[in-house]
Amino acid sequence: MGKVTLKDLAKELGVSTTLVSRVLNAPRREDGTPDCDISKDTAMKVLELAERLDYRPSRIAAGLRSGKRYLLGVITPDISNYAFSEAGRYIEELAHNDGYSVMFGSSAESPQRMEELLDIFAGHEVDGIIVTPCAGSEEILRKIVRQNIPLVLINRDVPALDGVGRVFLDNIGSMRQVVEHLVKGGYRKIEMISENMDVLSLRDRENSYRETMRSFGLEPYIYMVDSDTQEKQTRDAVLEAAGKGTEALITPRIRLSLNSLKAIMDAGLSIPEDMALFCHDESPAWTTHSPSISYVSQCSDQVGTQAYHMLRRMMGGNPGEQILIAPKLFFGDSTRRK
Amino acid sequence: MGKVTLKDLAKELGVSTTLVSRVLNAPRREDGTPDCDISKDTAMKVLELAERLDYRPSRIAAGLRSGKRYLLGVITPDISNYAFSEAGRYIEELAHNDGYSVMFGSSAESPQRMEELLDIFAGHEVDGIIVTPCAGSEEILRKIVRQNIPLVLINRDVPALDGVGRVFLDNIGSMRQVVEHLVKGGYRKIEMISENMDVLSLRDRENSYRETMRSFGLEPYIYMVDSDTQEKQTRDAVLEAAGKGTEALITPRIRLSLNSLKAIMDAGLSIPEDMALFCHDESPAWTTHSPSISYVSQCSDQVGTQAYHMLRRMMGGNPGEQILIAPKLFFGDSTRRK
DNA sequence: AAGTATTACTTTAACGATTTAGTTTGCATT
DNA sequence: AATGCAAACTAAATCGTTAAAGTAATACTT
Repeated sequence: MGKVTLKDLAKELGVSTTLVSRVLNAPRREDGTPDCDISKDTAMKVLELAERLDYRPSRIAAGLRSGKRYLLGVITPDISNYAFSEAGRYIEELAHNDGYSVMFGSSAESPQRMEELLDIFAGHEVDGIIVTPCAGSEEILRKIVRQNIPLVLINRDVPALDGVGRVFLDNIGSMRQVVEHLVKGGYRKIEMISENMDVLSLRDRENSYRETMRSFGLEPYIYMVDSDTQEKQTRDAVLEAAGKGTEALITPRIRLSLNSLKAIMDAGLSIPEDMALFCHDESPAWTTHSPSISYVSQCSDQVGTQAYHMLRRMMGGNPGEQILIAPKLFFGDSTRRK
Repeated sequence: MGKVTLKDLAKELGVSTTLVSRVLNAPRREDGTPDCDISKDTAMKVLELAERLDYRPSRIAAGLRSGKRYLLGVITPDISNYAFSEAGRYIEELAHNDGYSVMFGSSAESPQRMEELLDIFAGHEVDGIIVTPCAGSEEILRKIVRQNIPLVLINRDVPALDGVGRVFLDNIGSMRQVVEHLVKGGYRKIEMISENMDVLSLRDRENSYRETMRSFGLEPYIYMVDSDTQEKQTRDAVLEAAGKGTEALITPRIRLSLNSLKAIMDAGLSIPEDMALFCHDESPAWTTHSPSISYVSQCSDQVGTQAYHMLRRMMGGNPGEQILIAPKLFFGDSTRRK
């Protein structure tokens, strides 16, 4: 029993495939009958047969002919990262409600893999793509733009790229608020553990930390750890900071945050007495932890929602814009006033 | 500047589209030249032009003609749930390496939404589907099986469904081990907070808890909470349990686990002295928590990997089988020996 | 030298829908 | 009775590719 096609329906009813297609694609009137150039009688017969035979139009064939794909692509470094999967969830939900399907891919921070994914998505002729770029992906993304595929960047910027939409968290604002909160809370020796990763949002957070510290007349200090040996280096950095009498630690990325917290706990340091901790990025661990951990939410729901709407606007011919999402800070007990 | 097609290449070179298609689809020899029925000279010219014009075959057209889609569908209740997104990540990675793309969809526990997603995926003529079924989706899934689309269920079973593959955690074994661990640790008054949700894996965990308790001559007790008012009811259950002198609490699902932990902390109870806690399902919160939380890992990596391989076998014509993943338990300080 | 293989192509027909441009029929109009 | 027009349909082209079958030219056999 092969797939049921339009032709099968048409033959069975003794009508043309055109008629069947017309009926099935017609908008429905209030009474449920299709609003088209076909008699109600015939139209209802078509609908009934289609239902009875479980007919499903081939989107592939329909898409080829009509040029309409109803397909979007989403690429993130790692879908299992909460911030990305949450944004993905919102995108998928909105897309579904508009009749679009979503293909997902993980770049695993590899530009080569990203290129493969983009090639495949473009090959599927997706109507638009939402990407969290990884380091080294500029040229690859430019190719997508050249092919006039609407493209929205989320979470991370690639500044030299024209003709794309952008939705980011205001990383400069968020880090400024973090430092301000700590300083107001009486902390002075505030340090950061960051990661050697070629990603602009991280640089923004570092620079904002540095500038805000200096604006208070305080000296910034950043430990840099390598992505591949992060866990051990983070541990070392925490111990070094503790030895130096650092009062508060800021971690600008989820993995750094989780690893730092673990290192602090393992070292037997108490939070916030021995060391205060302000984390960037969301985790279910923060609020259940005791003491609760102060953190900056990435507002992935808003990022996803705004990115989707911007993509749809771009698919409608509008130019890409940039949207900055206002950060939401959660002040927990890990940065209680000194 | 429209899309570049095979015809464009063919016209430019003065050859037939067939020739171009042959060259581009031919497997490459060691020296990089295409291994086909075409002279090296012509073949290289084709490759160069394709490269120069950024030619990308339309997968839609190719798929329509060849019947090969290289497309899989994955449906889970919620991609932003860690267990699902991690399984998704493994599936996507393996699929990508085999040249398949993955469409994701969230059912949000709604059978209607699931039906829409399955209709769309089937309309895209995906080569296979991996699903975490939601309550009430039996008939919908049966339709997919009837259409001979290879289908693998993960995480949750729908027992009356024939001809599908299955990959689940051994929920009966995991809960038995949890109870055994608690009993060996000296706990006697062990209770469970579970959820009124029509899902078999949850029933399995409950029954296994009950049976294992009875096998030790202990009386099981389960608080049932409703999915929509879970947070408040969980809080009430925790307080009631504390009032009754319950020594240990088991939570068989991630949201129940997180909410229970929060309720316990908020109530100012100390773990495990006032109440021990053993959680089912993984969370980054567990290991960073102090004390660390005992939990059952869902082994999403294995679920994803095995499901993918089973789907591929089924796509190759093999019948579906059932695989039970051996649970991995992490014994933390939240269930320290009494 | 005739027949057979081999190489390097081309032609044509799909795949399953949509779309454009008709065609046929019946009915009202003048 | 001829004309116009709306209603209800159909034929054929097309989207971009692949697959099956065929052809022409050259090279190899015996």
